Amino acid sequence: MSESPSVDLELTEVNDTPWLSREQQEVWRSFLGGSTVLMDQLDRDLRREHGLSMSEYEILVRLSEAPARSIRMAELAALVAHSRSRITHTIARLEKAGIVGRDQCSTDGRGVTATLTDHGFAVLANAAHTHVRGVHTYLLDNSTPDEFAALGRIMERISAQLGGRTF
Amino acid sequence: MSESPSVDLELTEVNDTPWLSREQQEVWRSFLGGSTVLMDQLDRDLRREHGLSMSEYEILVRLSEAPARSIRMAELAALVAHSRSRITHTIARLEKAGIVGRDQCSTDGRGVTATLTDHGFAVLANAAHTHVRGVHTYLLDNSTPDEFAALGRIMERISAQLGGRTF
DNA sequence: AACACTTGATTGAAAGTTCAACTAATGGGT
DNA sequence: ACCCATTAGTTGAACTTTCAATCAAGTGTT
Repeated sequence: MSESPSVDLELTEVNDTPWLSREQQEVWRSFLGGSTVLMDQLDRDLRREHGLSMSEYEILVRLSEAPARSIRMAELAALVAHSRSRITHTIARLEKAGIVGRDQCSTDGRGVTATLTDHGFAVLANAAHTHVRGVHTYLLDNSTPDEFAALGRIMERISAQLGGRTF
Repeated sequence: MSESPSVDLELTEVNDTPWLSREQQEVWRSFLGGSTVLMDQLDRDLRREHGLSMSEYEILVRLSEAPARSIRMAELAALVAHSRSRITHTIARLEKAGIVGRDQCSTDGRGVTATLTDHGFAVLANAAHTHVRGVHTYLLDNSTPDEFAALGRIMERISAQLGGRTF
């Protein structure tokens, strides 16, 4: 080790790994930091004003859009990219809060559907204001239309590449 | 409620909240899904091959770049946007694994510095290959240079707007 | 010097997430 | 009809993160 207080891990080519250029690295770090603070801020706003986490909110949005406001557990898990176990626990909490209900699926004896209650819908309708305002002021107001569209294309491709994995 | 199976929460203007257009909503959902699967995949790769989480990895990178490979707890917390408490717990775990050391700060009796050990540096040097490969194949290969630059600008502005908040 | 006030960091409990093991129902294939 | 593999969902323990409380050391005021 001797006299290398900070080996330049990020700029050198080692083995067969193509490293990141300085510019690429800066963008990547901005993404890491920016998406973290963005999601944290949206989460905090939602919690403070409505007692909902960002992931709970996403679940409610999906339920609100589904026919009969109901979705089966596995499908819900896939939609929001959570594990089945996580969905089970989360829905259990939301059920205890009277925000969703649980029903046995009629066509599949194993299936369970989560349903948004009227109360849950009301909670969501309020929370949506906070959320959308946040998306505007934190993301949209920080993007030109072109940049925003580019963001969409990148993320679209990433989802297509990585989206359908199991846990 | 009567006959509204799925009120159009996302397209209508309610109260004084400017809603999202269909296109904006699609981009936002792509971002939500895309950044989730991206971070999950990078995290999974790192765990599988090196037993490190993405946030642990970020901490090690920061330490590796710092003079004497040491950073004080609060500064480290700010750099990676974690709470102090979280940093304390995480560093405790990494210390138990022999990856970082903890030292009393010489200039401030309250201060504690975390230091990357030689072993920790070796772990990081290996993990970096996995991480950088992931950033290439999941993000860079899914972006044109222009799109990637746009991503950087957006995230840069978001960090500037939200970056300096406390917990 | 004594006071309050702020800051740095830790602690332990509560809340949330992951992981592996498990139960139960379905869908073939024979 | 019977197996066997697969799929849906749950469970509980281990782990991680959050939250509020705490302690110790620095700063500033009078």
